[in-house]
Amino acid sequence: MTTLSDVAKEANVSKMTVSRVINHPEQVTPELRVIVEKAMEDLNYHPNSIAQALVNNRTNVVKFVTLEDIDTTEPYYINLLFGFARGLNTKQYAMQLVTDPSQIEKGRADGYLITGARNKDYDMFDKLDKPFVLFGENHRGYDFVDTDNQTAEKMATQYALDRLYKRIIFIGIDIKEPFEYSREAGYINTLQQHQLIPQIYRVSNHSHAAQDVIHEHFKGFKKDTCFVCASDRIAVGVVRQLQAEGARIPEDFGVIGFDGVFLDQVSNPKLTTIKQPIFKMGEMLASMLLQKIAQSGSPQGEVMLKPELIRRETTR
Amino acid sequence: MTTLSDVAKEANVSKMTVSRVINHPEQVTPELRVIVEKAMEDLNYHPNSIAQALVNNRTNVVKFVTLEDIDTTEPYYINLLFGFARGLNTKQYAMQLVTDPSQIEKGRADGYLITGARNKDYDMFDKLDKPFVLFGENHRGYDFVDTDNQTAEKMATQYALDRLYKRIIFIGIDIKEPFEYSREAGYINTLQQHQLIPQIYRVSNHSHAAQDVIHEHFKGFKKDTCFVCASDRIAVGVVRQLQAEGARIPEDFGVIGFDGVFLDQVSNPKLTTIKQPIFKMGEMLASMLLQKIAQSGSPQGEVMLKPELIRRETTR
DNA sequence: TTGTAGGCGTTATCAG
DNA sequence: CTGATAACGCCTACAA
Repeated sequence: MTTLSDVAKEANVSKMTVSRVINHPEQVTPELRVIVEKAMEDLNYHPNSIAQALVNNRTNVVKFVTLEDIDTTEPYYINLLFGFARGLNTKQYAMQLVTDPSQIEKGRADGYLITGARNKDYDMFDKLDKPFVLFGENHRGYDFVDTDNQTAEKMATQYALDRLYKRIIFIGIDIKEPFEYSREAGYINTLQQHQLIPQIYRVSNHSHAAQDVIHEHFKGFKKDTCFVCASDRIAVGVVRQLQAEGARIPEDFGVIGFDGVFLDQVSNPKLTTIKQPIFKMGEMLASMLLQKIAQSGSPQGEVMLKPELIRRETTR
Repeated sequence: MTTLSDVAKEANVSKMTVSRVINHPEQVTPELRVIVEKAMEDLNYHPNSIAQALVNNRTNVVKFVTLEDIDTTEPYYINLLFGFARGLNTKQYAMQLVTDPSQIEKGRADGYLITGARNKDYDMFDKLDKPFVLFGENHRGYDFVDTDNQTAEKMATQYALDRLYKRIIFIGIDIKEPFEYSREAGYINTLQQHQLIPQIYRVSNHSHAAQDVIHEHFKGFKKDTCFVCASDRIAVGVVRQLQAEGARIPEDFGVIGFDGVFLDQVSNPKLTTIKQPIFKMGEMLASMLLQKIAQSGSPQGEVMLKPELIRRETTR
């Protein structure tokens, strides 16, 4: 591996000049800069991030903390992870995956990405001594990235109306968290604009729970109803039970999911769904976190990315 | 952060003695060792892995390389990743995720875990200058961890016979890779033991491809047939088309999947499947790779983990 | 068995 | 604007 010294020799300057060309190029005369850059090029020099980390008291490692149980969660974490990784790679950062909250501050890291945070988890955050960002909206002032949940369900609801479904029913997740409130708000607002009355069922985020609800209330559902669901899991359950009841999809009943990762592709018929730009969210989170680290913890704000409605086979 | 020096002062010894207590405890007298250990304890000392990395010319980072397209792959990678991460955490290692093969040697790492390798990829491996291990069986002498694919399909086939299905048909993946050959071999061997004639269809690893094959040949399938499938995706397609043809599962037709991650849980009826210990494989891969790094590249051999047959609703 | 000196590759600081 | 020096925290080699 070529080092700073090698480049310095090659360019006939001191190590410091080379270092400056890398970190503070404006402090070096253009002529010298060109020479040094050529030397770096010729020797294929890349700074040793470990040595940099040592002097800067950095680790070049961040932790990816998952507070949710990954087994029961949608497989979209893989996309978030790879997006996050892509973002980290630009700065030669690496990550450690942590599922046990007590392990967060164990070992060394420059910062944390925290996913799956619920209300009960927030107390812990203020005690963290390193910068962190959240995946998932919150209203406590913590930096985060999320889908624009409200707009997403507005899109879904409006689309259902455009397709001339007369009644729109929301099947939500029975959890008191901001993302769920936002999704419901998007649905409610859109209905109100059209002077329609919201009708909401809330179930645990499993397909069979959704099946149960459809089974129980099926007689009350009239034709031309569209179910706007807060997750693909729920949507899959709704579709399945509607089929079991002999209902025709999408002619008489529509179903719209939420997530757009994997499940929508293997279901039959294929789900119309709200697709979140998860990979991109991962990338955003990485750049946000790295920036926050570089700026010694300064706030990065909130980022809400626009989702996309994927039209497939469960809406007419 | 407390350093080696702090501990040394506290214990009234030199830094080296402390260092030795950590790395070569046998070279230190028991009495001193106790004193130093107490000092480390009192000061809550943890070695700075970055400084260690610098002197040892290590990075404490390994790369997780995915040569497969993660979008089209089973969501089991998430479990592999978390298992791998668990294994790395024991040694304070971090990882970088890489999907672009040309990026493998970019930046720094002490070694690589390579997944999704196909025949065409092997040429590249010999050029790698860092230790690596593979996820997925191969017969070229590279260290790997995988499910025992052959035993797995033996179990599946034998189980189908035990459940008194008279004909067992294998629906494989149309790919010329060791894992597929091993799965087929497990099936074929078991049939031959019972003097039955193997019948194999091969399709691309998508549910609709499996659907097509079932649709096309359905008339040729008699009652009491069990389909042993090389993946859950295929199994899901088989189930779906059998249902579409009006066949009764599991009474007249059985279906057994392979993978046991996620898909089997959301399908309806729930899949009987071969569950791979993926998390554990991830952990194994990590310890194997770390050991290989520690032993400067010495071979670690092949590890085939026993899978488990999960009996659910698609077999009688 | 224990300690001293030096160096890993980089950067901040201060002098020129 | 550029360079010499020291320091980050640890470990190897050698000396006592």
